[in-house]
Amino acid sequence: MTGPPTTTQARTRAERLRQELREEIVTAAFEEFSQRGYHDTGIADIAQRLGIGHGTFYRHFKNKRDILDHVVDGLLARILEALAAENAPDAVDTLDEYVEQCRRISGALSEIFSADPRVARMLLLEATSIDAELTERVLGLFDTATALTAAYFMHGRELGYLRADLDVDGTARAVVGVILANLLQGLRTPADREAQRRTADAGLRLMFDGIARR
Amino acid sequence: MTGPPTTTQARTRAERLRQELREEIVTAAFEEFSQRGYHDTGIADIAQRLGIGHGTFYRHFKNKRDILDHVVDGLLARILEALAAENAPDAVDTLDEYVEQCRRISGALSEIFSADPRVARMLLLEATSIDAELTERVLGLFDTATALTAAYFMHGRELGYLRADLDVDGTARAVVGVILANLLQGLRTPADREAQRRTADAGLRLMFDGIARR
Amino acid sequence: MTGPPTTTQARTRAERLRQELREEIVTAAFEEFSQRGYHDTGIADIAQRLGIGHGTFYRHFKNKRDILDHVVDGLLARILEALAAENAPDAVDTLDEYVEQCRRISGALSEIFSADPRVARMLLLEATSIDAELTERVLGLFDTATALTAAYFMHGRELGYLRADLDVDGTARAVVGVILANLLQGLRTPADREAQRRTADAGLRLMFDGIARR
Amino acid sequence: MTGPPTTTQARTRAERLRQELREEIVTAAFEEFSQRGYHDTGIADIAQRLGIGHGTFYRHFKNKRDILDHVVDGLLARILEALAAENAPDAVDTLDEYVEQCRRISGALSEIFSADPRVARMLLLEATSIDAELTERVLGLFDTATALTAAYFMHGRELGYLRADLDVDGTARAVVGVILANLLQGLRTPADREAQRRTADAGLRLMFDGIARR
DNA sequence: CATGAATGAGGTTTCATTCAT
DNA sequence: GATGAATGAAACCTCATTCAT
Repeated sequence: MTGPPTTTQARTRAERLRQELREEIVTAAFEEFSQRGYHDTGIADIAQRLGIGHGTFYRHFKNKRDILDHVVDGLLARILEALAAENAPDAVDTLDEYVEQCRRISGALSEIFSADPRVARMLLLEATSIDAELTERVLGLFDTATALTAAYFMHGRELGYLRADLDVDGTARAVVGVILANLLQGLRTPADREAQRRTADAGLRLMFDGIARR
Repeated sequence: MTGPPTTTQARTRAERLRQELREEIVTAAFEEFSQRGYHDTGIADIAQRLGIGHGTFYRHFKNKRDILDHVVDGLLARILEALAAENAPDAVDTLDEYVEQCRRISGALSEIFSADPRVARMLLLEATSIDAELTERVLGLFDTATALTAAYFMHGRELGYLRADLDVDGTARAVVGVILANLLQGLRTPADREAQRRTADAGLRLMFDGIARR
Repeated sequence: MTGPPTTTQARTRAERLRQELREEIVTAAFEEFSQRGYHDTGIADIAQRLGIGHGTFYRHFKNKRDILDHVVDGLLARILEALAAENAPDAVDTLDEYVEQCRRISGALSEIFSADPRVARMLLLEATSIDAELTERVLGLFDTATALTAAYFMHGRELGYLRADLDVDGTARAVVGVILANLLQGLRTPADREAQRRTADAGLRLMFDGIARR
Repeated sequence: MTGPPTTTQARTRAERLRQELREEIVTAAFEEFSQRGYHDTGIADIAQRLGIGHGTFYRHFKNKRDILDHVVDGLLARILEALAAENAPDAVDTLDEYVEQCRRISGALSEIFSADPRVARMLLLEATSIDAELTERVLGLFDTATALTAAYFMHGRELGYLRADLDVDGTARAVVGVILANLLQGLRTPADREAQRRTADAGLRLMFDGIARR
């Protein structure tokens, strides 16, 4: 027994190795794309980074565009997972719980974006300039985040701990903008984790207190 | 009355035609770049759109990268102008005046971004994927906006109409995120001006009221 | 009266100015061609050197190739003149006179080639790589020199002051090679006039004494 | 018996094919360059001559200039080999031996230049008009020849079979000029081997007898 | 007549993709 | 299945030449 079977269990050893190589290629492509940019990266660069022939690449991915999809898919999946994890909108019933929830989500996103600035670079800068389809997919992430946020707001408004006149959709979009600000901050000063934390905190206080003196 | 002479007045007729063509090329390049993307646009595409020979392009711009700089410069200039116009931080002395100020800036930005969704597309999606220098220039715009916002916050905190414990820098960054949300909204649903207005309004209310019930 | 009329007398003032400009263009082209090379020189470079529009060039010369012909013609004419000047083969009747004649010709050529290393550069290096016709014309100069030399040899052999078994044609070609040696020397060390003089002297002694001890 | 392995023996079959193609490209480039001229030859011409795609060219040579270097290098190597082979200056101790030596070198050069007039055309006409570096390399060949000749003269002067007052360097340069004359002769009348032989012989007699009657 | 803006043929080079080994 | 040699479309850019002003 070598442990429990993973969901993407590969039966044969060959199958397993193949799967591993695929993932290594995706990783290598991510590294090259996020560093040199999609257009300045050649298939040969990716292959060379792995020490494989560049023809081998085409045994695993249809073409250059294909690998990009896989890179982006992986990143999107990680983010969606962080957004969704144990974060059902109706699991929160008070303002304090919601604040706590926001902190948790904020922390999870920080975990991803601050830990590796290349993620934001890849998604925001590179992936949005290839073609409409991919741009759509990345921007769709913001829609998803907006929808999730809106669901929380709706829930909170119904339970009464959020403003009754809250424009659920519009505010959700604005709040997602604050998340974006954090990503940009990570792009600009990758090393300054403190600035990123302060921006996140300021965003939370903005949400719950506004800026005006009371 | 033909109006006051423009600042870039050209004396001779040839000079004027030359200047006009330069500007037409910049416009055509903007249109192509924002639509097909920088990498998928050839110099020939730009020239064809104007009905000029592609060699003519090179009489006016050094190379493909050069025209991109001019396109971006023009857009950045328009935005900076909108941000800076009659908007000195210390011209505002009460919360109401500041809210009004914010509305005005928000409106001016809407004027630019909502009127032409290609501006945001060009700056956010295309210009950020060419090289580090240009990315820097575009992202620098956010720094400028952040600095301006921070100046307002500082002023408001001193005059007492903003929270005394306001994290000026962090909050400024978060608020610029709200502007970003508006840009994104314009990218996603260019035709839906109402959605854009609601996002902008929600952003303002977020700033001044937060979301929690009082 | 402003002096005696030149052979290429121009009647009108306009005609004269035109002629002067033509010559200036030829000179400028020579300077550019011999320095940057024919292919690396643009019509615009030549025009710029004179401070005229490059369209003007085409009012005076058919095309780029045309001006090259004129440059080369001018140089060839100067050289042929030096070779031919008061140097009729039958004006020499003794070995001493012939030696003297050779010295004079050698000196005249030095005057041209050593005074301006660009002449040799232009003729030997540039003009021989454009097309067959021009190469032919430059190499034809050597035929002319050979023919002239052969005439001297023939005359000397008949009058008895040269070897009776002299291979007139072959030797003439070899002797022209000695002249070539001088040109090369000028190309290699343009500043070292002394080396050029020694090469020339050595060539003469080679002709009249050979190298073997007597 | 398939003969001894060449020095550039390639182990694997792929290695060998690659090497062969490289050499074929060099040969094809030589043919095109010497015939149409460097500037009038496109990479496509070279590729077409071999029936390969023009992209293939760039798998083997960095750029157009690179292949020219290789072409010239090959020619220079052949000539230097001919000059140096079994031709040590101090292996000659009498005038007769030296004459014999000169005949041998002259013959070896004829072998190269008369056998293929394109060699002289390539080196003298084409290669000298590309840039300073390459011109330098070709003209350097004459320096080498001059130095070798000078070494012979020095040796002969010391041993007494050459004139005691011989200007070793100047004369060496003049003699190399005679070789040049032979090359030119080959360029002018490639088919007339007899004329080339006569020029060479005349050159030798010039060296050892001069032209004057004794 | 001088000018220089416009032109486009032509050339070099890159690189994603294919396919024989 | 891996490899990398071969391919050629496609892009950028230059510059000799024309011609309207």
